[in-house]
Amino acid sequence: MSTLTLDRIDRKILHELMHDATLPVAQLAERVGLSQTPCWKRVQKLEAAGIITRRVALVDPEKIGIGLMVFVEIEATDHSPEWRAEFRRVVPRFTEIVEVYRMAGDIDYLLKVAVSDMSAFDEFYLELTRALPCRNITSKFVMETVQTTTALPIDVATA
Amino acid sequence: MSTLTLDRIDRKILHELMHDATLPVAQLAERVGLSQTPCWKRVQKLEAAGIITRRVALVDPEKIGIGLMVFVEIEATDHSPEWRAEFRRVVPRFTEIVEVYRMAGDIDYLLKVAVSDMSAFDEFYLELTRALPCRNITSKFVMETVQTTTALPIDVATA
DNA sequence: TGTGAAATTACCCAGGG
DNA sequence: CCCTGGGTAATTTCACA
Repeated sequence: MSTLTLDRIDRKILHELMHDATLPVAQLAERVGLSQTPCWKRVQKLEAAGIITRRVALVDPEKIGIGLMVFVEIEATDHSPEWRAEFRRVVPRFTEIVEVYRMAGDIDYLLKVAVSDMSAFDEFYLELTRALPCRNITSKFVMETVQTTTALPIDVATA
Repeated sequence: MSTLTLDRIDRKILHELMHDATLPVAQLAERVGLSQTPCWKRVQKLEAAGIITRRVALVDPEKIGIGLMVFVEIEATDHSPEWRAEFRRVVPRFTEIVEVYRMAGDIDYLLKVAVSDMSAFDEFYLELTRALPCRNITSKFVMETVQTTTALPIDVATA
């Protein structure tokens, strides 16, 4: 799949765009030490290669009524492909589930769930456990979001 | 401050922009049933009100060498303000830490950590535990990211 | 809100180092 | 693979009705 070697300039571009995608190409070019055209071409390439997957607006959860975030740890009843398939069938039905990870260790799946409040979570919880048989479910409630970023760490220092 | 009541159109705008911020105002306007200018003004207002916090590019972790995601659960040595202050002082020093939550229950803090591989994580782990005294730290390793979205659930159906 | 026009910006050609 | 410089189309931005 083409060259996956990102040089320092590519990493700088990603670093900038992961923090602020409104940056005009002209300014981006200046920051990474390039002129417009080659900079723009690199951005196109990064998008075509699927390295930049999308550009999105981030929204303050509280301001749109998302008052509660919960991490839900799930243990499967058994470790069969059937259970996993069922799990994957059920998950998309819940818009509250924003992230899903298959884990190593005791916990089989970890969900990040965004709801308005505790009663909404309870409703979600009851529906989920009705739709999906689990050996065990543990909910861990977020009291405060101390930090959150979509910008992944990327080394812009070394060549 | 100001009006925090988002009507159906505002919620539709947010819904669209949380999924794709490249959408031109003209098309966005069409989708939410408005003409350009009022739609644009609403977007401006949503930004001014801090509801839209930023616009960013999302990047495929694997393609930039982030091969391992880990959730790190931390129990404080004690529950003093001093420990929390120290915690907050230490966290920003680690670029690998992308999310930090203060939790209810046994776990005091939950971190989401992005690193290249297990040896990088081990290095991070050793440094973190050296910088921060903890009663207990438990690392839970992500095997597979099943789903991940930055788009929060928002009701676009009801008025 | 809507219409229209100006300022920015994205996009995409050349030719040359 | 970089730069300069141009040109067009698209978009944002902001007059004003």
